[in-house]
Amino acid sequence: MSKSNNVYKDAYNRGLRLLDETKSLPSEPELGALLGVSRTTIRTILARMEETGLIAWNKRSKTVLRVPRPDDFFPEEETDTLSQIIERSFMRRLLAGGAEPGMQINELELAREIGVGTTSVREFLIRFSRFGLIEKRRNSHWVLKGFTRAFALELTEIREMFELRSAAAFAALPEDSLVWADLGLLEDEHRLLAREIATRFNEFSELDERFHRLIHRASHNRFIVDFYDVIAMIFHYHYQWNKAQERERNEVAVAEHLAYIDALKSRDLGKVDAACRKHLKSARNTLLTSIPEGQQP
Amino acid sequence: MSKSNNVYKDAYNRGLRLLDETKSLPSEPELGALLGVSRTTIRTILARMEETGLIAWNKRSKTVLRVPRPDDFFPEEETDTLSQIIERSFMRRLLAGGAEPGMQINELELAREIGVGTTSVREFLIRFSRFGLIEKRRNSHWVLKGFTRAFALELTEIREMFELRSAAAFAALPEDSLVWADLGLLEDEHRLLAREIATRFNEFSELDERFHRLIHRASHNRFIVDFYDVIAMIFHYHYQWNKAQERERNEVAVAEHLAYIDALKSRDLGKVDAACRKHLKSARNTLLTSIPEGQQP
DNA sequence: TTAATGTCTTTTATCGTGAAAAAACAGTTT
DNA sequence: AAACTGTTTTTTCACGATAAAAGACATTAA
Repeated sequence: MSKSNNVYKDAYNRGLRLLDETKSLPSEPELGALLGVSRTTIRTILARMEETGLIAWNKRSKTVLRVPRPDDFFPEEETDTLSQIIERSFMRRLLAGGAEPGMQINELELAREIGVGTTSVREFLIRFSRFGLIEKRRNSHWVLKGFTRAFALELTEIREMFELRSAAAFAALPEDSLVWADLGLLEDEHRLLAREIATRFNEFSELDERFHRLIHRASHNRFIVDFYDVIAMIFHYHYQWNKAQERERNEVAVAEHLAYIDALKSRDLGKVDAACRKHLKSARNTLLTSIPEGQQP
Repeated sequence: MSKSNNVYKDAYNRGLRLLDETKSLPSEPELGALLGVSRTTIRTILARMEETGLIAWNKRSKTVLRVPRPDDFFPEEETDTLSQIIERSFMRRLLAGGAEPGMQINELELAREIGVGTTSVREFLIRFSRFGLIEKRRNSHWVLKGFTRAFALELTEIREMFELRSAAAFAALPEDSLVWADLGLLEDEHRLLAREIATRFNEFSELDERFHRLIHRASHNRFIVDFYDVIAMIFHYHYQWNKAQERERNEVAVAEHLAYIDALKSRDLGKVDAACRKHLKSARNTLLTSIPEGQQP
C-alpha cells in the first residue's frame, strides 16, 4: 500500500451530505471548489455515487436518486490523514505518562508501532519539532524535552506578549474594518453558549480557538499568527486530557471572553490590556495545574 | 546511491588537522568525542589514514608518520550535508530574482534540478517553512510568499520584541552569572575587530550572531532562542547577497554593539533599552534597503 | 577492573517506485 | 465563446530497500 485514499473518502462523506439538500448536483469544477478537492477526486466520488445508486450520472446531469443511508458513509477512521494518525499516537504516548524528559525517540520503533513507513514519521517529527517539545541530535535520534512546567511557562510568556500586542492592534482598527462584524458574531455565539453552558460546555474549546485566532490576525504578523498553532495544539490535547472541572473552567473563560470583547469594542486600550491580562492569567493557571508533577528539578 | 558519506569525509578532514599537533592519536572513544562522530566513523577514518601512510595503526598505538598534504583532504564540496546543498540551491533561486511572491514551488522539479531524491526536498521544505517564506497548500504544492518588505517588517517586529525582553533579562542577571565573562570576551573581540575593521570587516557577521545569541539565551525561553534561527538564516543570506557598503555598515554595527555591551554592563535598564533599540533600528534599516523593489503593493 | 578494541546489531538518511490526487490539455455541449 | 466533460500528464505522498552511521555487546589489554 503506497498511499491511502483518505482525501477521496473524506470528500465522499462530505459530498453525501449535499445529497440531502438538492435534487441534482452542480458541475464538476463547482463540486471541486465546494469540497476542496480536484476534479479527479470529484469524478471518483461521482462514479461511486452512481455505482451505489445514489445518483444517476450522465455528463452534465447528476440527478439524486435517493437519500444516503448511514452505511453509505466511509468509516470515520478511514478519513484521517496519515499525519493526524501519527500525531494522535504520538501525543497519546507523550501524555500517557512514562514519557520522561530526556528520553530518546526512535523513528523506526514509532513507525512500526503505528504501522506506517519511516518517512511519514520523520516528516511528522520535523513538523512537530517547532512546538518545542522535541529536539534533534545531529545525525542521530530525537530527544524528548517533555511537557514540563518550564515548557508551559515559556509558551505562555510568548503567548501573553503576542496577544497583548494583537489585542492592542485590534482595538486600534478603524470603525469600518470587517473584523468588528466577525467580533460581533463571536460575541453572539459566546452569549448563546453562556446561556446553555450546563449542557454545551464542551463546545467551548472550538469557540476559544476561533476567538483568539481572530485577535491574533489583527497583528498582521505571520510569526504571531503561526505561533497560535503551537498554543492551539497544546490546548487541544490539554483539553482532551484534563477533564477536571471542565464545566467550571469553561464557564469562567466564557465570561472572561465576554469582558474581553467588551473591552475591545470600547477601544479603550487600558481596558483591553486589563481584560486580556486577566483572561491570559487564568488560562495560564489552568494549563499549569494540569501538568504532571515531579518532572522538573 | 542511497546516502553520501559526508559525515565521514568532513570528520576525516577535521581529523587531519589533529595530525599537525601531535605525535600520536588518542583512543577511539576520545577521538569520537573530539570530532563529534561515532566510533564506527572514527575507525573508518583511522583505516584510511593508515592506508594513505599518514599513521601507523595497531590497536592502541596510532603513531603519526607524516604531516598531511593538501591533497590528503577531501574536497570541500563533498563534506556538505544534503540539506545544506538543497538550502543553498533553493536560496540561490529565491534571491537570484524571478522569484515572484505567489509562485508555486515544485518538489519534483527542485529535486531533479539539484539531483537529489524528492524525500530530501520535502523534508527540507518542511523544515524551511518555519522561516515564514513559504507555505503549503493542503495536499498540493508549496507557495512562495517571497522575501518582501512585509516579511522584513514582520520579522524585525518580533526580533525587536524578543531582543528587548532578552536584553532586560540579561541586565538583570546576578553578578556571579557566567554570562558576564562571556560578554567580556565578546567585548574584547569587538574591540579587536573595531581596530582592524579595514581588513577584517567581513568577519563581523559571525561575531554578530554569537553576540545576539548570547543575549537571547538570557531569556531562558526556547521560543525566543529558536526564533534567532530565523533571523540568523535571513541575515546570513542577506549578507552574502548585499555587499554594498559592507565595511561602513559593519563598522557602525560594531560601534553599536560596544555601546550595547556597555549599557548591559551598567545594568541600567533605561540605557540598555536605548542602546538595544538604536542597534535594532539600524539593523532593520540595513535589511529593508536590501529588499528588491516593486514586489509589494 | 577499568577502559580500550573488535564485532555485530540497530537506526538514520536517502533513493527509486507506484498509487492517489492534482493539474493540464483536448474535445463537447450549451 | 464560455463553461463543461473526457482524457492524459504531472506531481504529491508514502512505502520498502539499502548504504552510512550510530550504538550495543563481547573480548582483550593495561
